[in-house]
Amino acid sequence: MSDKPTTIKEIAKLLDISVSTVSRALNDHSSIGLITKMRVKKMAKELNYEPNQRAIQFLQGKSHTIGVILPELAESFFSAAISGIEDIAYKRNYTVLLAQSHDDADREKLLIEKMKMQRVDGLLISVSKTTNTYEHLEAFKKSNIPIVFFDRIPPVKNIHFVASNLESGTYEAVNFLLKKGHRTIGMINGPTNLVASTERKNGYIKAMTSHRLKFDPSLMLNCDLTEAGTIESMDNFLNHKRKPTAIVTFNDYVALFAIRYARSLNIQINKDIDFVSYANLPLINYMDYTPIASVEQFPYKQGKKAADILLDLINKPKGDSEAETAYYNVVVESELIIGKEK
Amino acid sequence: MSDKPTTIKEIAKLLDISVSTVSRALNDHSSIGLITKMRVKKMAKELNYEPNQRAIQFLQGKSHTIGVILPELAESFFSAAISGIEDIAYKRNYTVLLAQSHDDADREKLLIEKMKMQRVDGLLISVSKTTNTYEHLEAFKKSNIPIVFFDRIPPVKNIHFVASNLESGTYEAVNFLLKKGHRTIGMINGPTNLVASTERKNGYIKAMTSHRLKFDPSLMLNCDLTEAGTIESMDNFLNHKRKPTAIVTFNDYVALFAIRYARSLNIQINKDIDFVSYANLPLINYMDYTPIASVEQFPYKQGKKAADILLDLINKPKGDSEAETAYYNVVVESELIIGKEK
DNA sequence: TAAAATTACACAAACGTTTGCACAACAATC
DNA sequence: GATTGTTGTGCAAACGTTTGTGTAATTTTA
Repeated sequence: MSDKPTTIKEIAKLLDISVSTVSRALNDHSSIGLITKMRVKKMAKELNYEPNQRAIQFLQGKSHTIGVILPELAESFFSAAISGIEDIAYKRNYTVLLAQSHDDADREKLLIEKMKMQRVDGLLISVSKTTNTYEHLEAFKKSNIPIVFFDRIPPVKNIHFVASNLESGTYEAVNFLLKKGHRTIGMINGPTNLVASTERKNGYIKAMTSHRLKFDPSLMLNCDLTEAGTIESMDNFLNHKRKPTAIVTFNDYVALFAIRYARSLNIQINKDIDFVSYANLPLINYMDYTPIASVEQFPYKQGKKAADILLDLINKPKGDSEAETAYYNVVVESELIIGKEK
Repeated sequence: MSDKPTTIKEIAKLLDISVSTVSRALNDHSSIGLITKMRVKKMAKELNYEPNQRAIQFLQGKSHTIGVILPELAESFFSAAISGIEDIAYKRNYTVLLAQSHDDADREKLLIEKMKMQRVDGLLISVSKTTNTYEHLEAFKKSNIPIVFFDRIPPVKNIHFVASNLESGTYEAVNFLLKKGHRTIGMINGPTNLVASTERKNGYIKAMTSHRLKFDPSLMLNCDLTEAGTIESMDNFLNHKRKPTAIVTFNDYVALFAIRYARSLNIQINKDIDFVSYANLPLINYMDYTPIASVEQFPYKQGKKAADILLDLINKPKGDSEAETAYYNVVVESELIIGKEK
């Protein structure tokens, strides 16, 4: 008896009325008599009736589901983001279909196909690092399923996206250091091919020039973000003719490598050299030697925003030619968080 | 033209054959002639035909989807777990429907309802901290949808679950300290109402008695896991008549609070006092003053295991009365990871 | 050469639900 | 007392796909 779920048909048969009446009764349709409604609802409760969403979704051609493809769920940036995405989806009564690409372009391509076959109502994606062709994304757009890009934005025209602006965060960070009196500020930046590196660089330069200081390229090093690379950069700075009194690092890992190495050389952290980093990891707030400030990217907030946009796109009245040609390009400003000094 | 997805019907009409022939041709059914197959496949490719999975799932009464309900996606333990779950689901060609309860029993209940209505083929859940009634879980079992519990196991009979055994990990940890020569080992444990606290306690006692040492209850403190609580525990230990030479802490946060406090008192970490903790957070490997060893719970591995079990349950041949009454109670052994000394 | 077997396709039902339309019964209006 | 309006219900189609069964046309077998 607890085998197959109850259907509307069974209720109809038991009450000797038609399925359409049952359906309307359950949906409180105005054309159904009060007595019938009561009878139907009572029977439905007795049989533990639960509408088969798959059937409804199929019938209506809407899955009420959004697909989410992220590179790596275990990465704290993305796990915070998916948390925000799920919260919005839940609130707006949508369901989340989740998958990870592991930064593998082929797997990503497959997942996108799969999402299309699953008939998701919309797609939210942070593209993999290795993705370098974009036809499948273009093809997806033709399917008329809205797609919102998130954090990692492909170089494609006419797309919706949400990303953080690291330029402003970096600007603030460097500005903060300048106000503290620093004049020689080093930056351990990422590889030149990352957009993120360029944004940081621009923020740095902007802050310097706004203080009428000229940009010294030898104080901005491109690092491969490994521990060895970080140590190399640090050595470079420490032997520099203009030894930096403050250093901005690409991310928390680099900051940790740099700080650890500096401490091994008996350099006083945030005394001999001030450190500023980007807040990628939650634990940094708990550690002994941390940067004096960090740039927060609000992944949770970004996730929420991206999901909200996607759901707006899904539910926008169509034929709205104005909205049809407009693209959401939302930039979530990053923000400098100044840690409590210890 | 790029509006609605292509259907099998359109292909049939265009080629002037029946839908059943098209369906069978696409599925390489033996009763379809080679020429027809070719014609159908060519046309399908031209029209970018993609089977409507929702329709198929509905027809077959299988969603090929598993529901996953976790307390908090942003928590690293769970985000590592969901990563493992998704990897297995992907490999076995299932889809993951994700939701988080935020440790809210009511939301959890709603989500379970929703998953049932979505007709997931199976459910994987780590119950919320606030869940204290279990009728909805019992009710779910009656729906004949397999359910596997994960990490946080409700006190219900006859269920499948995967959890880590912290007893063995703690045993190893204490054993490790004993072998290093420690005889006075303190433990900052969690609140007594947590199963996790009991497991740790048992492991501790087991290790002590196996070395013919008697258990001194005053060396095991129950802490509320806050920084203040940790400091209180530390004060207790430092003023103890038997001052511990080694301390095991409930989790990484407690370890960090304890280590930070100890350092503020000029205690040499892992020299005056050895610390051992549990590996909840990825960053711990990067820090300067970390425990000399930690107990790893392998959340990624646990997630994989749980998903594998769930999919086995879903796909097990039914009528198998033997398998029907057997319950998976899988314990993933935790393991002591000894850090590189610095 | 007639019967049997094979090949290649079409027809129609089914899955669970919603919804436009038809229609009966009854009440209200003129 | 015929007409219109209202209320409550049933019929049937539709969504896209799979699959059991029926059946021509063709080939093989005896």
